[in-house]
Amino acid sequence: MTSAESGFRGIPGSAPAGGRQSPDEAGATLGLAARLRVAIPSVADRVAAELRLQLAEGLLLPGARLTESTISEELGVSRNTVREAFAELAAERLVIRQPNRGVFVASLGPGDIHDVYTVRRFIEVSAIRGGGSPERVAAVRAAVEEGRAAATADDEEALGTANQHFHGAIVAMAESRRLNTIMGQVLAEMRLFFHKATVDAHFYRSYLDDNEAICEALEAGQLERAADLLLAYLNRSEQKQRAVHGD
Amino acid sequence: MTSAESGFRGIPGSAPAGGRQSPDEAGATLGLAARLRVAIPSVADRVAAELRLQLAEGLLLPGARLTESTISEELGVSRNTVREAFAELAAERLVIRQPNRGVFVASLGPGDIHDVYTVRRFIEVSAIRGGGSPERVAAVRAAVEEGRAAATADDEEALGTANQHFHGAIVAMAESRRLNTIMGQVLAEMRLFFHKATVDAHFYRSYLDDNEAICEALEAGQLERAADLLLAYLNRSEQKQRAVHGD
DNA sequence: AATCCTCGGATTGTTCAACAATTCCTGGAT
DNA sequence: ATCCAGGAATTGTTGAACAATCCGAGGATT
Repeated sequence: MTSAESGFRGIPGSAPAGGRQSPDEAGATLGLAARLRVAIPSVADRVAAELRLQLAEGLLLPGARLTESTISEELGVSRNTVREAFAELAAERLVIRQPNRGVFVASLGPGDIHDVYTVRRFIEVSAIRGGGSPERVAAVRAAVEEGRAAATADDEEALGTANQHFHGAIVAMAESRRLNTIMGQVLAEMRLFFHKATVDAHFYRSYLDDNEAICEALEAGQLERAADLLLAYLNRSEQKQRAVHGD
Repeated sequence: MTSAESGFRGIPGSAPAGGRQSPDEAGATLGLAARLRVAIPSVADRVAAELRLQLAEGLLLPGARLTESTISEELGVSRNTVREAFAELAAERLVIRQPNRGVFVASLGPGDIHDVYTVRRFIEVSAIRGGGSPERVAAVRAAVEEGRAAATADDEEALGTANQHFHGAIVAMAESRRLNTIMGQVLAEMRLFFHKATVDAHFYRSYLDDNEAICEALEAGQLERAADLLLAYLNRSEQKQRAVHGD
């Protein structure tokens, strides 16, 4: 039980996961063909994916310590490999490395909350102002409906992810790989930290109408109005979060 | 000469460098004091810093291959450590990791150019619209003057960095740690790839007046006008870059 | 009693050496 | 010219070792 067999509970072979998904597109200058392979993720990547998962599930709470040797044994991989995974997660701000002390699940201070929302305001509002193709707008609509369904099903967890999908879909309208990954990281950071806020049953639920209104404005081509609504939404959301947490 | 002594040419002890500079602010939940240490960067961090430097200087051209063993020997560090440094750089997109093939200096395809400028449009324009404290505005002005000085001194290299400082200062107005690092990464990415464009002596020079105009509008409190100017600037800049490079 | 010091134990940082897996190149054989 | 070995080179991963650092527990000092 100490070694390999038990490792990697959830990971189903596939999982190109979150991290780096494009070992491509630069091959023009050198290599030539073949880059169309399935790209099997390295062990370090899979470890990172597993930890990301546990982080998202709330199994690892902010401030918790991640010991190299423990994870190394639990997942049946080398300590060195765990170390590489940590580097990945640290780059995504999901984890913080304190030299000679260890890595800890990231936790946001009051300043960070404002910071995160600043990033969201900049990116999301700009994105919605630029509008998007019909398919992208449809994706936003789909996220709204997804939230509705989760609400009637009383599934708070699904409600949270639907909300994330909504905001992800808004940014996706910009058709920018970089913006998408940035937004993805910010959302992951938030989900990680605001997990305990999910306890409040009506927390996300109150956002359903906002999302609906924003989506309608978007579909009607009233981009400025949609932008205003979104901005107000983000400001209100920030206030709520700051009320719930420290500050 | 094969081992340690020759390693780390430029690095002067200090160098908190670019990577992670905040092993802090999360300690609230657990530890307590002491976090005010100088935070000596790990070897991996210093290796990453050194490579970042070589990248910025244009010593390593896009598409070039970075062999683990070579760098390991050149800098007198373990292969494993080099590996960790690579992870850092890969997270910053300065380098691309191709599984089982190696890491290569990143190079931007035509799509990436548009992508990078999209990010810049989103962030920089939003930032300028929000304005900033007098000190921040003064920093923007300082960057403009820095560019002027570099122009009269005929120092193309300094002209480029001054331009980066200008745009960095604009984003800095938002007072957001995350936006600053994002912008820093994007600028690093650009500098890396557009290095050869520096050859064109009048490339950056033509931007001096633009920067001046933007700065004036900013100082006059005409934020919308400043935003419009900046947007036009970015669009023009993108066109130029796409003209110079592939597409 | 409170503070300071020292000493272990535990964990991280880093190196080294090995081996499997993969890619790339070269040299025939067809 | 194409295709198919086979071998060199490089990456991916492991395991073990050691120095450096941090942390907590006693003990000594005032």
